[in-house]
Amino acid sequence: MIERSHLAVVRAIETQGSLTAAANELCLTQSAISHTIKKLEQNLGVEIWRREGRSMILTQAGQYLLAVANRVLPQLDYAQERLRQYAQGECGTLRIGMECHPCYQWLLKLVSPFLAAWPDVDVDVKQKFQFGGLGALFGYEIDLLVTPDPLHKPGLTFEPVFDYEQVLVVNSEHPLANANYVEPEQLSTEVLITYPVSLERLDVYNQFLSPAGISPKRHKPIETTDIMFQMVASGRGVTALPRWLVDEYASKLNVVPVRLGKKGIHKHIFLGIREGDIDIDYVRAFVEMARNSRNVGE
Amino acid sequence: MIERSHLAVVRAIETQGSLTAAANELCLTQSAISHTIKKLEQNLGVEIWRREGRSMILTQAGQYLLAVANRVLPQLDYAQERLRQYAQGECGTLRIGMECHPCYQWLLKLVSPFLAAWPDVDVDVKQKFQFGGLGALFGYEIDLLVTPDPLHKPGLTFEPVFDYEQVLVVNSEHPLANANYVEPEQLSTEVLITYPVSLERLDVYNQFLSPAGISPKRHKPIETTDIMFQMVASGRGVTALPRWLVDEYASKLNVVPVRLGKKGIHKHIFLGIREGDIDIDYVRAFVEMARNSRNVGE
DNA sequence: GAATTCTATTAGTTTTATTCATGGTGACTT
DNA sequence: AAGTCACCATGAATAAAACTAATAGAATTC
Repeated sequence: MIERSHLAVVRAIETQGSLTAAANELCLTQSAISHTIKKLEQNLGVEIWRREGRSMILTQAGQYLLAVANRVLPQLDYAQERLRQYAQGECGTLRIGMECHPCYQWLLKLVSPFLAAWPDVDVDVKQKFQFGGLGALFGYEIDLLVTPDPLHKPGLTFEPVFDYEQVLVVNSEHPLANANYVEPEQLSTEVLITYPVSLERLDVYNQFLSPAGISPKRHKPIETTDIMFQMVASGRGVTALPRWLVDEYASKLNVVPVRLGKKGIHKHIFLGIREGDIDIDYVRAFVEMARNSRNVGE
Repeated sequence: MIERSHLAVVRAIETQGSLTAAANELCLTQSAISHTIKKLEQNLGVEIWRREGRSMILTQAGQYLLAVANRVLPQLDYAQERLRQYAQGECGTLRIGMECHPCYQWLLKLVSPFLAAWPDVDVDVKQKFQFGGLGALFGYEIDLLVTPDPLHKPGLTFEPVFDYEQVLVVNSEHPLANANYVEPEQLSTEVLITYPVSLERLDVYNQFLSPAGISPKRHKPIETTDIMFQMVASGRGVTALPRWLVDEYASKLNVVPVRLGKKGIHKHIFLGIREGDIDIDYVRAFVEMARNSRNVGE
């Protein structure tokens, strides 16, 4: 078997020019090197060096082996460096799961400074999970979960990262546009646009419509936030989204936010991670950055 | 340090699916593998596998290490196979040095059957040597020397491989074209084309012109045999080359051979090798093939 | 030709790798 | 729910290897 040490010895002897010097480079004795190469030649059954006087000269086979060493050793060195980086949490892929559709916009703002700060860490965002967000976190499908539902289970920790108010979004010419707040009944004649997820995961239902026993005139699922805003702006319906998101779009489109109920719907977004991962530098850094972005929310 | 064995273990665990099976593949006990990987993870400071139930699942770092293994191990395996072939004399590079320019044509005829018979042996032909052909042979720059000058020295053996007559080559309309032989004086009015080497290495000088104290009208060095023939055919001069070579070109070009002197110049070509190399199968095979090609010469 | 600077070798030591025996754990069976 | 199976982890013991120290021999230098 050709071992890494053999390659290192071949290279060292060639660059240093002698067994003794090579031994010194490798922090071994001359004797050790001598034994090693003798055994290597015996195992391979081929002479690697010709002993010429008191110097070692590579044979053809030896020159080939040197070429292998010069090719392979850097690969192993690099691999080791990469793994060291993994160990230090300097490199890897942070897989982020999203259980909160509109948070995507918020996440994007976080990702670019993160990528800049951690050039060797990749970011991957997933939105669909076979066994729910928590299952994905437990099953190592993702490393980080963005969710409004912090289900505290052993092995997981949740960190509040930002709060926002979920508001109704209506066209600026809409009758409700100037209302201080909207009551559930007022939506019974509206087309309600939402993300295509089950109703119980939609706050506008579980915290507003459902308790009052009200349904909208029609329910229209739309995939993307941009299109939802376009639909609202063109008077095709109303939707419920974070206030800060509406504020951003308000400058470009005819949309206005209206409070849902007298007190409004207030949401808290959490970042969930596995407890073991808190030691990984870039994970902690991401959570830190997320926590510092709280002000974006309110 | 990442050792070959570590890479082998990573790969085996992944392909076999379990420590036990991997241990079996590597002819070790499960315990050995367990200890090995534990030490590996400790040394690297990073988890390579997550222990999930009773199976081992690669972490991100582990997946990277697997990729390294799949890339590096084949390189080592191949290197080992190559060296095994070196050991058996099945593979290598036969580096042939030429001290006889026109012999190149003869060599080419020999090389193709040799390459066919020894598919793992490469052939390299060198024509320039820092310390002469013998120096190159001694200094392991080449493994085989094609030369007309067999300087018998200890450690080298020379084998006569073919004989030929060096003849003058003239255009078929040339006044000498029909002569039985040519005298040195008759070249004093000719343009003599030769390979670009020192005069003492040219037979037409050291065995024909120089002894008679004659110089040609002009001396024109040309690198390649083909062009030399073209020049002669177009009446730009005469040259001296092996008779068998002239015979070959005679069918395509207007060139004819004329004996140099009454008795002609007879050459003997030898193959020189280091005595130690006679045991290498493919070297012996090459010498054998060369010896059997004698008939080409006369 | 003495001093120096190499490599090779032998014997002894230390370190490392491997095994054996055993315990623990999750997964499947009945 | 208990039993069985298949798997991994561990500690102590053992086998194997890598390494060192000491030394001899050979080539080179002065």
